[in-house]
Amino acid sequence: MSPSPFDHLASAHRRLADAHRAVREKVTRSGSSPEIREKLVDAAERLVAERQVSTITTRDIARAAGLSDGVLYNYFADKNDLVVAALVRRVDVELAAFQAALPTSGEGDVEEGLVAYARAILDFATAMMPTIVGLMSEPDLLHQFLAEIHDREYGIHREYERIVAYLEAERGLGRLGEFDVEAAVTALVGSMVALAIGGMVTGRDEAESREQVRAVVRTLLGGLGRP
Amino acid sequence: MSPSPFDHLASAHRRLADAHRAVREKVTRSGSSPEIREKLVDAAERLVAERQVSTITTRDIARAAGLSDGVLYNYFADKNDLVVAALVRRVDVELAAFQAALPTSGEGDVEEGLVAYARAILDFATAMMPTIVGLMSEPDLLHQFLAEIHDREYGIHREYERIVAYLEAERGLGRLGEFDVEAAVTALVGSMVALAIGGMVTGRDEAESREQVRAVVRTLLGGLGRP
Amino acid sequence: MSPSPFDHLASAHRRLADAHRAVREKVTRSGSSPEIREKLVDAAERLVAERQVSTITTRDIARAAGLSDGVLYNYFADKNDLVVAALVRRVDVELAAFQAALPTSGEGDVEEGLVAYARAILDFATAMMPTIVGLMSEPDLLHQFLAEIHDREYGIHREYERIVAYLEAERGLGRLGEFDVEAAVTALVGSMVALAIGGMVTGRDEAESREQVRAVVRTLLGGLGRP
Amino acid sequence: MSPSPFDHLASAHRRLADAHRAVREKVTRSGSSPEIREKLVDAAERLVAERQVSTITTRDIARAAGLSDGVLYNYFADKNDLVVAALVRRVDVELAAFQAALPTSGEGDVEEGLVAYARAILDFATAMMPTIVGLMSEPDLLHQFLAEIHDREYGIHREYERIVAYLEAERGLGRLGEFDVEAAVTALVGSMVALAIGGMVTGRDEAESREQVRAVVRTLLGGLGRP
DNA sequence: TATGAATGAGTCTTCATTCAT
DNA sequence: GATGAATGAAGACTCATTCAT
Repeated sequence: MSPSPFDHLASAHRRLADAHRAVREKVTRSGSSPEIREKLVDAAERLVAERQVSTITTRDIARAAGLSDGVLYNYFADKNDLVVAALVRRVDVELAAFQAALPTSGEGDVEEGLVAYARAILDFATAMMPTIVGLMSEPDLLHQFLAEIHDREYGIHREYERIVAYLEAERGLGRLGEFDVEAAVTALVGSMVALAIGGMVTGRDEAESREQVRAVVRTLLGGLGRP
Repeated sequence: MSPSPFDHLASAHRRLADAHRAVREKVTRSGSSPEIREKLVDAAERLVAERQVSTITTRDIARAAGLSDGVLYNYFADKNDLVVAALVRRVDVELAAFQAALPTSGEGDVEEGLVAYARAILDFATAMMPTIVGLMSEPDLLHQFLAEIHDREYGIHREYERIVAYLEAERGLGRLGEFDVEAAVTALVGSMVALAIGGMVTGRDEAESREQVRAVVRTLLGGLGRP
Repeated sequence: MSPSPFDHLASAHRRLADAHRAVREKVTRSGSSPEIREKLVDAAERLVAERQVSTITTRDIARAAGLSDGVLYNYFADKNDLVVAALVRRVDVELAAFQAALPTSGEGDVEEGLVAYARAILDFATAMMPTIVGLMSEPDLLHQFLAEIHDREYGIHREYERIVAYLEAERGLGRLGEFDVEAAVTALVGSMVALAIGGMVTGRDEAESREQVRAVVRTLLGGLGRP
Repeated sequence: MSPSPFDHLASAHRRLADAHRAVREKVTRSGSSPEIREKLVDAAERLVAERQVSTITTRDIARAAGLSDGVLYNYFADKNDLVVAALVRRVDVELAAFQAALPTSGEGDVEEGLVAYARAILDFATAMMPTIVGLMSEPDLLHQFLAEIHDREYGIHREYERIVAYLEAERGLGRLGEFDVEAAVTALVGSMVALAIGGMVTGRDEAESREQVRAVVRTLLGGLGRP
């Protein structure tokens, strides 16, 4: 199986992660009401989904959660810690939706299967785009978030592996030709990211996007070279 | 020729652009020492290249330029105006490097040509990634930046059109097969964006990236389907 | 009864008043400690009474209140909102003193009654002079202040109406002759304003002022024309 | 002849005046081009007539004068010094207009003469109101201005004396009865100030103001008491 | 342990004044 | 002597964090 390009992150962010975890655990333990923690993360997740992270204040979160301004410090080391928890949850939710939308290899037309995959990737990328983008302008937050993602079992890895597995399965069934699987995943995911970015910037409607997905999948299947 | 996906932006940002320009010109005129203006843009460009826009303060820029706190307001309407100027310059420089790195269609091996194109795109995307990403989380800045980009003759359009033209020319020469050009550009650019993001996140070294570029290009040329 | 010359203000400032109130109420609610709010208004009132509004900084108010720089924003929408509250309180206090100092029509000598009225007006004008003057040079503040005054039941109207009512009552009792009541109020109030301004500018002592009040009242009663 | 209520100012502001004059003269001498000085005062006067003093910047004045930002420091000690010169000139101009508008005692109807005087006072007060008010919010400027007014031969004194002289002359001609001249001037000027303030605040039109002037004059002539 | 008010460092922006050319 | 760009102090306002109740 191909190695995930995200593996290298571990070494890069491990130290930061350790430091954060130390503080977090010390603090997290002190908050004893899981309900309150939940309310806070819920509220933050809602806000993170609709606004830029940088525009969200601790007061906004407290108001949205129907709690007082100071509670969050009984459950989280600081604002970033709470926001990261919200972001992680967002990824979880979207990732679950992604996994649920995937077809099984060998079923139906190959092109249809790939289009289904591509659309799931596009939907995931589109859903996460505002969050990701908002996240990237906050270096501290980004570090903490990446570290957190790596600590957890699941994560982006799964998405990557699912696609790899699908392509390999289809190839194994003789429904696809010979190709570099890792490069193919890069092309497939990259194309969808490009469409998501383009859609975000130009405000392209969904119908148009769907057509473009099919066009890209056909192009990837057929290749650019002479037959 | 395929329409650029960025065309829709013009209408969306034209009005904002006009408003901004009105203010900017009124102010820009007051500062008449090109050296100072240059120092400010240089400093801002440097900072924008290495940090997220949101973390850069007016004081940071002044310090980096070796100037006093208030100067920037003699040359720019406000902080955003200066930052946009720095961003535009960054795009100019990187775009020029991109254009310079491109091969001519019909020369050498088709694969080599495409690899050269892909590498140029990857280099451009890699260089611009932190800037673009930092920009996207600042809606006001993004608007102003896009408006500015659209005012100028060149811009991202050129990059897009160059690639389209290259592919069509190679196809016209019979060195490529039949395919949807727009979809192909999406796949090519998207793949490079994915590599750039992956490289940024994982800290992948350049040699490895170059290999991956070739692998992706080969995959795009050959396609995933059965021969 | 003669219409107050201030009636026209209502239409002019109503919209502004509404806008301000919307913001104010939203913010005012957040600060729930009456003591702190009181301290802030007290401090601002003190400063407003002794200095020109334009020279008072938010830091000055905070220092005078023995509080930190940012508190005021927990109780007021902005600096103006606090200053207006202080101004309103000043008017309240001075107006109450004015009302308390007034004689009843028909009691005592007519001249004494008018002198008492005139002195009350002079005291009010003298007390408010620095405040009013400081206010007039801040258009925004003036708008907000007038809007606030109009929202409240009492206000300058009352002063005006009290004087009108007094004069009409005395005339009805046959203790005064025939005259244009509105013009008389203008002359009476105007004279006292002139004395207040003169007193402020020259530093005239109170005894002298009192004599001048009587002289003016006698002159107003007797008229300048030939008997 | 009655003493002017402004006489006391001398002692109050003399020291400040001396200090200012010392600096001013030292500097004023260094500027050798009367034309430039004139242009600066002209420009400042224009701005002072239409805006609040506090909103006028040195750059505004320089722009309005078509001169460079720094020149004013070759002709004036500082910004205040220039602004005071402009204010003094404004008073000069308006005072000249006032003097020119006055009737001669003994001519025409007494009421008409007084109405003419009153209107001239009202026009003067109305014209100066924005300037005065803008001035009062700048304590430093006010001190300097008052000191300067006292240094000069003419000034507000003249206005006061002209009115006193007129009333005494008319009384001497037997066209007016017995009354306290100083008190009468206070009442006359005060009434006009009240009308000017009222007009400024309520936006009363000129026709209405003129009617009110006549009503006030008649009231002052006839008096409030029983015949 | 929840509350929510106080804190105060930090941000952008303005503008009177200085001074090298 | 005129120029006009640089200076930098000062002001209003925000918001993560603390802590007394």
